Order: sequence, then structure tokens, then C-alpha cells
Amino acid sequence: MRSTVKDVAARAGVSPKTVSNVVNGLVPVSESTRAKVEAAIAELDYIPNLSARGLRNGRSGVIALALPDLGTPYSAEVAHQIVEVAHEQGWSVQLEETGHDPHRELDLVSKARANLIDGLILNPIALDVSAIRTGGNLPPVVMIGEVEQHQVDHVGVDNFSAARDMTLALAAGGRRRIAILGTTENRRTATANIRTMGYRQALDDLGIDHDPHLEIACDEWIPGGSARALGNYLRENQLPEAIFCFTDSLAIGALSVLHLEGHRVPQDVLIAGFDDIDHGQFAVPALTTISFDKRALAEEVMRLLRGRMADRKREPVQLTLPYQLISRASSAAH
Amino acid sequence: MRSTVKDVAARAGVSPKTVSNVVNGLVPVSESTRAKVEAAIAELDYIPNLSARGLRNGRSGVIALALPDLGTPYSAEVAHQIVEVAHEQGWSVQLEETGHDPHRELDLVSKARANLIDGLILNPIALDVSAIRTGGNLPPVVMIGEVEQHQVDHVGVDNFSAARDMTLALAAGGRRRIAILGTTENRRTATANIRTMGYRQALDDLGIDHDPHLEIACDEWIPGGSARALGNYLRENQLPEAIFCFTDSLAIGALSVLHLEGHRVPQDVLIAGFDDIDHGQFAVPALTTISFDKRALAEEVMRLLRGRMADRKREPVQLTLPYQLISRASSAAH
DNA sequence: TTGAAAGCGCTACCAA
DNA sequence: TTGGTAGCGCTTTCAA
Repeated sequence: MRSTVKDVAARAGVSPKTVSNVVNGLVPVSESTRAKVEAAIAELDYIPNLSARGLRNGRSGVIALALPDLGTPYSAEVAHQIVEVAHEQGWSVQLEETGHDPHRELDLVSKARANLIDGLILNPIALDVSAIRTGGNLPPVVMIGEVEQHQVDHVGVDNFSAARDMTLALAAGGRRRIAILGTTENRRTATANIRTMGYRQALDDLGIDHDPHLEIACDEWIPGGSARALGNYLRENQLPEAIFCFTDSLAIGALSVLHLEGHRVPQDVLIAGFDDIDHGQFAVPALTTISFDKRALAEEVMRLLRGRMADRKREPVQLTLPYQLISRASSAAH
Repeated sequence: MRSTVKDVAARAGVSPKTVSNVVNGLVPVSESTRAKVEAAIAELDYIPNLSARGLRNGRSGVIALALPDLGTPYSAEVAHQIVEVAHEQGWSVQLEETGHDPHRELDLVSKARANLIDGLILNPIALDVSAIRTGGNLPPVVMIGEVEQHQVDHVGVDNFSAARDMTLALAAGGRRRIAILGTTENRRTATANIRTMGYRQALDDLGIDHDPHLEIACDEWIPGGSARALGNYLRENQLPEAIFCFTDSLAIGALSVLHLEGHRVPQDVLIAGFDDIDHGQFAVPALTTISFDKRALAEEVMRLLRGRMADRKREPVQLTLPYQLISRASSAAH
């Protein structure tokens, strides 16, 4: 049988309250009592029951992280940073995949309200199906990724400008037939929309007519999806001069199919991605991309979340992280 | 103020126990009372407090998944499958990174014993620093990955045979100078050890003398680590005829540095990886690797974990999943 | 500085 | 089928 505060108290000859004081270390306890209690804890192998503590305190020490697709390298890097920062600050992280089922976001909000998690980090794909739309009684939540809303705290990068910058960079050598890969047809994603807007803005800045044939759709943001999409595209269309892929994973699929079809990167076509995942730098050729500090993202998210937990009524904060365009071989002018 | 069973009971004119029966749906409840209770729940926006339920039932509905390094694509794919299967079976997943700090494994065991998590899925790197060594009062735990132990349930693939098979496959065209990349010097990892053993066994089978210079060390199992390690190696050593990298991530770093140094894969050197991560298939050239069904891994792990939770005294089960050697362009004979 | 008692919200037990 | 009561293990009053 598991031992409880009572057992420890009896063994140490003190009251349960004193044991609690020793364990939590907030109230001063005399050295001799502390020693007795600690000895009893060790002898009985006492471990505080966190469910009981959670019930009593109304806090569980757990936050949840909800990402659209956990299987991708990008998710892994974000999860890694969040778990690390949360851990340093004494929180555990519960992981959820919200991908194709908006109910899972709602479940999470519900679970937060059920006191099993103290807060929520949410990366929705499309705002219109997002749980935060339910309004009303929200738990502490911070959103990441591309969402246009002002109801809850948010941390992200300026995707519009980043996409515009990348398009301009690809056009720098005089190229005009610049394609994008990753627009979404069967699902509406805020990320794809806003990056498309940035791209179109750049074309506009350059005085290049917008050609809808250069916006290549790809619903699955994984290498297999983009390899298929670009492969099909190339069977019926001329090779663009440059392709701005909406994520590095898409770009890796693109590099693969271009290699197989005998097109040289960057000689025949420039390629760029977005996210700066670890593997991108080691792609063949190394991938030009948009980078931002994922550790900083995690830190800001946790800072906002703690702030929100402390004051649920505070005005929503919108935080924009700096990004960097990293030029590598896949877009090297020659 | 949050409403409780009591509030709902009062509102519906029934007892708290009846509310509980309605919510949990285990005990039959008459249609009319059920309707009343459900109406009261809706009106009061009642949500059961999971901490209280956890305290009462002794179970939280949460399991923990501990991986050495969450930032890698491999971790992402494993986490994805575990979260999906666990979710289907009604569990939430807490994520932990145990990487370079054995204390984090111990913390987890402790947390499991503290009733905040019902079970533990553990992928230790080196058994000798693993929490399960503490013996005694373990929570339900299933280990994954390469560990030689028989104290707890385990699911993995036969790494020795897989490494031997891969080495033999690389040698099939008559190559004899076959290197491995990923042996570890500064930390002892069971995975590296057992794959090295399989490699040596294959050389023995082939009658090839074992050359320690062909065992290239790389402590960091990420592309950056292997690019650096192989880059340094090539400055002082002849290019091997084939390199068996201990993970796909290592192989991707190797492909990158070989490309930059002007070595052609597979013409000048064959490359193979291990794990079959999604990006490997789209590497340039596509990566030969060892594959296993990660969904099946997740299912077996959850099956064992549930079994262990039901019967903590059952004999430890060791489960071996089938693997497959997938030949792609990076090792194509020519 | 320490103790006693009450209660967080839920469900299991026993009764009706 | 439903109700009353007790208690999971902890911490927070209030007193001593």
C-alpha cells in the first residue's frame, strides 16, 4: 500500500500539516522536525499523490501542446523546444494531434476546463474550425502559427513579409516565372493563404503579372505529397525558373522529383523552403529557407502562458518574432 | 464558479451518485432521470473535474512517452503513432525528453508512482543509467528501442540481424571496405553497440578482416554531427566503398558532405541508413534503409501497457517486430 | 512553529 | 433504479 502524509506524520510523530510544510518548503520548519520528517519520508518511500494535490490546489502542473501533424520534423523541433522550456519551468507537456479533426481541439479545451491541464498551446490550421471560436469560458491558451484573430494570446512570425522577401530573393537574378508549391485546395489553411498573399505582393512589387498556373496546389504538406504534386505538374507544364515551397518538407519532396526528372538545382530551377528544419541544411543541394528561433518561440509562448494563467482577464497579446532568410545552394545565383 | 456534481444533482432533483451514473454511463439509469440530469449538465455547463476523478479512481487516463531526443524526425514519427493509438484507446500522452539526463527518467517513474500518469513508455539510450534499474516498485512500463533486459515488457526489432543484413547487402556487389558511421565514444548507447555487433558478424560471415578504422565514431545522431564526423574522417582516410549509417539522420548528413566533396552516391560509395524516416525516401539519392511498421510498434506497445496495468505481476514480455531492408538508389549496384 | 479539522469533487459502498 | 455517506490524499484555514 502506498504511504500518505498521514503515515509519514505518524511515523515522524508530527501532524500531516507539518509533513506538507516540509515537502513544499514554503513554510519554515525547524531543523529537527525537518530531519525527522525527511527520515520518515525516506523510510516509507513516500511520494505525494499529484491527483490529490491537483484537486486541492486547482492546478495540475501540466500544459497541453496541440499541433496539426506530429509526424513532421517541424513538429518535432517545436515540441522539443516547448518540452524543454516547460520542463525548466516546472511544467509537464501533454501532446495532442489536432490534424484533421477539429473535435480534438474542443476536447482539449474541455480537458483544460476539467482541471487536468493548466494551459494550452494551440497551433490550429484554419481558424474557422478552431476551438477558440467557441468563445466564452476559455482556459489559458496561447496560439502559435498563422492565425488571424485577436481574442487570445498569439506568437508567430510575419509570414506575409517572409513570403514576400523570399519571392523577391528568388527573383533577384532576373527570374520572372516564379512558382509557389503548397497552396491548398481541399482544406483551407491560414498558413498557405498568407504565404500566397506575400508571394503575390512580391510579384506586384516587381511588376510581374500574376499567373495562376504558377500556384501549384498540394494539400499534403509532406515530401510525398509535394513529389507527387510537382511530378504531375511537370508532365503538363513547363519547368518554372524558381519554386518557393511553403515548407521545407515540401521542398525536400520537390528536390527529390526534380533530381529524378533530371532537372538541376539551382542551375535549371531555384528552390526555397520555409521553417529551417534541421535536415534542410543537409539536403542536396542545401535548402534556402526562412528561419526563426524556435527556442525563442518556446520561451515567449511559455512567458505568455504563465502571464495568462496569472491574469485571465489581461488583454490578448500578439507577439511577432523576427525571421531570417537563409540563402543556401538551392537558390544560389550562378 | 465551476459547477460540481452536487450543483447538477440539486438542479436535476437527484443525488450526486445518479449524476455520476449518467456521466459515466456504466450503471443503467431511467430515461427520464437521464434527461433531467443531462439538461442540468447543459444548463450549468458542468465538466467533471478530472483531478478529483483521478484521486478517487487512482487512475488519471494519462500515459507518458519518454524519448531520448524529441527534435528528430524519428521521434516525431514514433510520437505521432503513439499519440494516435493512445488517443483511440482513450489515453492522453505526456511527452518527456530524457536525452542527456538520466534524472528525467527517474522523475518520470516518480511521477507515475505519484498517480499523475498511469503508465510509461520508455526509450532509454543506455540501460546502465536507466530508471528501470532502480528496481523495486515500478509503475507499469513498456520499453522500446534497444535494451538488453528482461525485467520489464519490451517491444523492438532485431537490430543485430538488421545490421548484419544491411552489411551483407552492401557487400553483395563484391565490396569489402564497408564502414559504419555512428559508433559512440562519449556515451554508451545500446543501439550503437548492437548494430556494431551485427556489422562485425556480417564481416565475419564474409571472411572480411575487421578494420577498426572503418568504424567511424559520431556521438551526435543528427545530420550536423555526421556531416562533421565524416568530413573530418575523409580528410585523413580513404573513401570507403560503402557506409552503413546507424540512422537515416546520420545518412542524410553523410549524403550532404559526400555531395559537397564531390563524391558520387552510389557510383563512388554506397550509403545506407536505418529507421526509414519519411524524408529518407526523398533524399538525393533516395536512401536505402531498414524499415519497420511504426504503427504496429505503437499498437503492440499500447497492448502490452494495458496488459501490464491490468496485471502488474505478469511475467515480462519481450516482443520482436519484423523489419524490412528497403533498397533504394543510394545503394543501387551499378 | 505546529496541530486539528474541514473540504476540494468525485465515486464505491451499502441501503432502500 | 436511486439515495446517503464515507473517504481517496492533500492543503488551507484557524488555534494553540
